[in-house]
Amino acid sequence: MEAQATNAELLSIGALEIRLREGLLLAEGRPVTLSVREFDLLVALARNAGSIVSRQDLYRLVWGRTLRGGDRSCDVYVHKLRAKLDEVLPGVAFIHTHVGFGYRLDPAPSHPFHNADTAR
Amino acid sequence: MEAQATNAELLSIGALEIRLREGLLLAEGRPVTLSVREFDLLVALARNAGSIVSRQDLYRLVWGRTLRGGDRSCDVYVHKLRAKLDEVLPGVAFIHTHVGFGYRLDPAPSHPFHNADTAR
DNA sequence: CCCGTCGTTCACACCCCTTTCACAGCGACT
DNA sequence: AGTCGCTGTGAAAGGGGTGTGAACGACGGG
Repeated sequence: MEAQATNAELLSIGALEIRLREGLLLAEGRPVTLSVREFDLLVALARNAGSIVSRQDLYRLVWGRTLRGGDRSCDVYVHKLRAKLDEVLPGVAFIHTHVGFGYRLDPAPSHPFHNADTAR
Repeated sequence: MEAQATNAELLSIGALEIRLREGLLLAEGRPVTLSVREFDLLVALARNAGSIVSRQDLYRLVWGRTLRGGDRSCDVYVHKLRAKLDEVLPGVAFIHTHVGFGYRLDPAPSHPFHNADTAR
C-alpha cells in the first residue's frame, strides 16, 4: 500500500506523484497535463490504490452523483487516463480491469491469481 | 526546482533572470521591458515555478484582491507576458495552461517527448 | 496640449473538455 | 455457432474555458 492518508497533500503511486492542491500530476518528475475529470478519477483510484473500486463508487466519488445504467463515462475516462499514463510511462500498466467488479490502480503488473487482467 | 527562496533578491528560471529589487528581467542577459503588472505576474509565477497556480491565487498575489467572476485580467496579462517572452526567446514555452486548474511556469520547458499537451 | 504607455474591459474566435453514441472485441454459457 | 453481457475504443456534438485583438479611459512626460 503506497498511498498515504486521505487528507494528505501528496499521493505517491509508483513513479506517479499526485499534488492534490494544485491538480498536478508528475511522472518521474515530469508534469503531465490532465483534465479535471481525468485528475479526479486518478485521485479516486489512487486513494484506494491496490484495491478494486466499483464503477458505482468511482462515479459517485468523481462525478458526485449516482451512476445511471448505461452510462459509460467511467470507462471512457479510464481509457483516456490510461492513454496519457502510457504516453508518459510506456509499458507500465497502472489501471487494471476486474471484469464485473471494477478498476484497480496498482503500479505492479498484476495479481498472481486470475489473470483476467487487461493486458493492454 | 530552480526557484530560490521567497525573499531572495534574484530568481532564475531557465534563461530568465528576475532581479526583484530593480524590477528588471533579463533573458540570456538581454533586458526585457515589462510593465508593473506583467513583472508582478511573472514574479508570482516564478515563485511557484513548476507548480500550478490557480487564477484565484494569481489574482490575489498580483492584484492584491479577490478575483471576481468574469474577470479576465489574468488571462490577458498571461497573454501579454507570453508575447514578450516569445519575442525574446522564440519557441520556448514558459507558461503552460492547465485547463480548469491554472497556469504553470516551467523552468525546464520543452521535453524531447511529443507532449501534445501543455504547448499551445 | 499632444502623445505614448498602461490597465481594464469587451467581443469574438478558437480549441479543449465532457458527454453520448455506435460499433468492435472478448469471454461465458447454451 | 450463436447469443448475451461486459469492456475497449473511436468519433461526433455541444458547451465552456481560454486565446486574442481592440476600444476606452487614466495617467504622466515632453
